[in-house]
Amino acid sequence: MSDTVQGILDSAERFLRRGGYHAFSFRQIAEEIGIKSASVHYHFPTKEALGVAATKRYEDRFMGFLGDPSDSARSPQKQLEHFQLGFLGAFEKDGAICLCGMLLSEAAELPTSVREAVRHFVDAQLDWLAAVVGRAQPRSRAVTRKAIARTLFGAMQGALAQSILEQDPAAIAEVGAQMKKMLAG
Amino acid sequence: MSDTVQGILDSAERFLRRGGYHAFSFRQIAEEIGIKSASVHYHFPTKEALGVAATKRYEDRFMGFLGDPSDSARSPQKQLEHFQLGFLGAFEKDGAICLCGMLLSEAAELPTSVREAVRHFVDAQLDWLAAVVGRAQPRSRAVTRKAIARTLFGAMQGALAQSILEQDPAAIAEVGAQMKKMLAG
DNA sequence: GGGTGTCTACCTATCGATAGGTAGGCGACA
DNA sequence: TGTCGCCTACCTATCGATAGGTAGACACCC
Repeated sequence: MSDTVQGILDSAERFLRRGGYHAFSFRQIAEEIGIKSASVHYHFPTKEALGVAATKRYEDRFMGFLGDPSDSARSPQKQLEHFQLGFLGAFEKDGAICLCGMLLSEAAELPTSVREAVRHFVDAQLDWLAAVVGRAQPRSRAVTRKAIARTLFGAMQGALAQSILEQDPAAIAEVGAQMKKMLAG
Repeated sequence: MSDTVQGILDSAERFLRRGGYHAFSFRQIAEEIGIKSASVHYHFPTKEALGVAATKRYEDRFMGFLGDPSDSARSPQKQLEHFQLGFLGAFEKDGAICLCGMLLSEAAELPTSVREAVRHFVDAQLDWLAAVVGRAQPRSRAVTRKAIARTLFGAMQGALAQSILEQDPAAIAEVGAQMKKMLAG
């Protein structure tokens, strides 16, 4: 992948995470990386294609960061701390919410292929969380694990959004502590 | 408040809740209610003003629906069920997420006055939830109540968004059950 | 009661800016 | 000699916003 393509995706990701799908344009991206908007179209024919590519790359990176939920070298509690750390990093490093949370909100007005990419991302995150819950509560039923995973997912996405709004990472830590209690059951 | 103004606010609210602030336009609203976009500007001089008005009206209605969190006629558990019912109604009646959750995601790219309205709405919801938590866990500290309130808030906003994405209200009920456990402490 | 002025709630027409997208050319490199 | 990567130049559609005008209701004074 060329530097230009990487730059386009980096820029698109920033805009997507700040204002969502309807708040970014080819011209803004082009300006930011010093090329013309027609050249962005050369690499990504449509906005929809760029949206899908940015979402997939973000998912790959984020799920790669999370790692294997069944890794026996890390306790479920450590896994959840690691999850929380990812969101803390989003606040401190990028000052923006998670791309998954942003596009999930907008899902109803997203082009079909982008919405499908978001659905895939949400499912991946829920599966990861459910696996961690399964390790912490081995006697729980699958439906309960999924319910807890949904709760943890929303709680942390919401905490990041609150932190951004308040310009203060406190919400992430506070909610993180509550999530730990949930994991314990 | 005239029928036209109500119609504009109704329409704006629908668009805001489906696609966010950057996905609605004066022309779309005007078309929907059968007037011209210039006439929408007559009632709301700027998009920012319309955004603030729609947010405030939604907050008034939603907080009015929630009612007094300290009402001794309803147990904290009932209060939380009522909270959940509001989100279930959003799914079933409107098929859209909560305006508060949508604009919270977009907060970084919102005009200042709209962002302030969103902040006010989030605070009101957190205060309401913290009051309910305080009744269920009277020995808890204020900071813990707020932490639980933040978690409940994000969990339910996230559950509604997941329900919309999956076109299935199951997530709301599942997360609602987990929230009840949290309230019990 | 008739005329005058003012207000409301809309209209048509237009502004400059920006959106996503396309056609075709130009230079570098294989 | 192609192909790749980017350019200029342009398209149509739409954005938020404004100017200027109009029909009708209402209040006031002579």
